[in-house]
Amino acid sequence: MAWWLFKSEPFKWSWAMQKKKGAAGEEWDGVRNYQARNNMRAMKLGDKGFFYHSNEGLEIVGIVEVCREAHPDSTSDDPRWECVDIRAVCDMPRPVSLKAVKANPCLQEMALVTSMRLSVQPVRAEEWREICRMGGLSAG
DNA sequence: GCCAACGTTGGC
DNA sequence: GCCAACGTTGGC
Repeated sequence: MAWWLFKSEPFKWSWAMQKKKGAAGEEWDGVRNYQARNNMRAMKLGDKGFFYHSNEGLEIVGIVEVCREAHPDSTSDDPRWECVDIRAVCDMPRPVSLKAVKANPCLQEMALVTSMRLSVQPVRAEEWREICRMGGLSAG
């Protein structure tokens, strides 16, 4: 089991929209960055991820899980681009802001801090646990 | 809206 | 294969 973080600008694709898709989930399409794509290729069914609102909000608002492994991105004709499908699992009881992440000494090496522009990021087990704790989720 | 950081492109 | 120009991301 691995953990990830998915960034989305809420006015393009919000947590509310993701939740409306329910258990069926939705393609995480539109990624045109090799590192982000490679992260998606590495994902396995059932892997968990944080859903982060960039640009507006700037906070982790929910938990998602991978419900389909990497496949061609239906929004691209270019076979280089692949994506996974993810579905909403639950809300973050208390959204964890970027500010709070940056202020936490345990999270200084998080990709969210060090690789600001990467839109699909790996999350370490201890980072996952810490953020769940901050967000009011007992079980990661 | 600005702009720094950074990824990508393309000429050489 | 280098690197300058350019485009995009995303925090502020």
